[in-house]
Amino acid sequence: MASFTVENYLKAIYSLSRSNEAGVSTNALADHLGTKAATITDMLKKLNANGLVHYKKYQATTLTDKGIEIALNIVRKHRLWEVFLVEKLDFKWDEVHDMAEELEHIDSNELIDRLERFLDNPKFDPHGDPIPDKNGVIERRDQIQLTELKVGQKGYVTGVKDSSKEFLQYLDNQNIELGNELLVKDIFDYDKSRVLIIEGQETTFSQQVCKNLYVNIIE
Amino acid sequence: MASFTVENYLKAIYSLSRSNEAGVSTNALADHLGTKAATITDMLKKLNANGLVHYKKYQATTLTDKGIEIALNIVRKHRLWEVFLVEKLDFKWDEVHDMAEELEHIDSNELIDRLERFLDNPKFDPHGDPIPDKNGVIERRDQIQLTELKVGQKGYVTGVKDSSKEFLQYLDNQNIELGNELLVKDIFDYDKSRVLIIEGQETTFSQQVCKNLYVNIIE
DNA sequence: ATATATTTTTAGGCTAATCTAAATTTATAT
DNA sequence: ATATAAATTTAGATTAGCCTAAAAATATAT
Repeated sequence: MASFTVENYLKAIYSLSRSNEAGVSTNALADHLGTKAATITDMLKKLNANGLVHYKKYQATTLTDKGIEIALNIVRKHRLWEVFLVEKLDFKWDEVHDMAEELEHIDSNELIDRLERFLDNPKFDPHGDPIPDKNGVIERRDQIQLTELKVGQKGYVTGVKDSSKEFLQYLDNQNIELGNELLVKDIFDYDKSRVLIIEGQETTFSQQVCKNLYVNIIE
Repeated sequence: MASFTVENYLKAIYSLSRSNEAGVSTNALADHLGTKAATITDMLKKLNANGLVHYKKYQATTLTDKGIEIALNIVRKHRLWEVFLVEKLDFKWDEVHDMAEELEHIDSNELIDRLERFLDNPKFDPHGDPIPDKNGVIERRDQIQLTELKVGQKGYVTGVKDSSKEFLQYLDNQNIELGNELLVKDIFDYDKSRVLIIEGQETTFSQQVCKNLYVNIIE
């Protein structure tokens, strides 16, 4: 069984690989995990020896199939526990990350499968991220960043790209939540900020905020 | 914050202290924790230095108030998670121990308080063990071992002294569960085994089994 | 009361995961 | 094309938690 630490490395590599097809750099991992590059190098050698990553000196690292499998199972557990915390224990979406970081390492697939059933087989976590099924299959969703909507187009909010406490609390303050319907009323050339009608309310969001909101277009 | 390991040591000392007022021996701890005596000695010195135990060379060890507080919180978490696993995820009472051993170390009192509320403030876990409240207060219960009932006396099952998988499964096979009413019909002098009427059924239990069942007398 | 057995501690080592500092390799800018 | 900067790796150390083997203290039996 992979240690707590190994699981975190695999999850980090998986997560960083989303935005970087070619693989993950040592420094990026060090940043993400809050450790030093030298530590990462050591661990990558070990993970490589154990068949969990493809690692070659000075080159970007990728997960092996076995590595992906473990990473996806951690992601699955993380997201299901987040649903539990929000749906059953009434935590807010900005409060659950740290607890889920711990809960995701509880070692029982039977437990997580039962939790899934108890939660009525949710497909997405409280931030709109998809929950891999027990075989690691993730439901594809054709969501786009809000910045891709043109003036006059409508959509509804499906998720957040940035799940930081700060961003989530900002959204709370603006009364934005998943499922909200919106219309792009105007885009300012100057700073690319948007005037939006969200659930009937007119609001202005910076480009940065719009980049971090995922939406589905309503035709 | 106490490490995973430290929490387990404190819990072990707490648990062994139940049956041994004077304190806990190094060897008893080593046995209980599956480590070697030398390891225990090292750790006891460290716990002593941190004000969590009273330790003097070659003498029985006891918890300090701070040690007790941490131990009780772990016990509280363990038992609440067990209730969750049985009540909400439909695990059986013999299946939940190992998972609860992991879950008890999740570091959030807010989480555990909410879990408690979600579970409707249970006072006992699936094995009949009392759940400490958030201040570490345990509800007293005047349960006795079944061996203390005399012929003709009635009681109902309130808990088990031995929570091993083996014993719990034995009870399952005999259709015994918490709350069952019973009457002591006869006690054999020879081996101290008992003939009982449990929920209308006549059964014979060895002395060992009876010692490991807690009951409340029905007057 | 003393020899023997048991328990506990000490001494010295190991491993996983981390670090710093220095060396090496790769990338970048003129 | 080469100097400089940035990224990565190596070397050597540290810490927590564990080990074995030997020494020391305590308990037990006659």
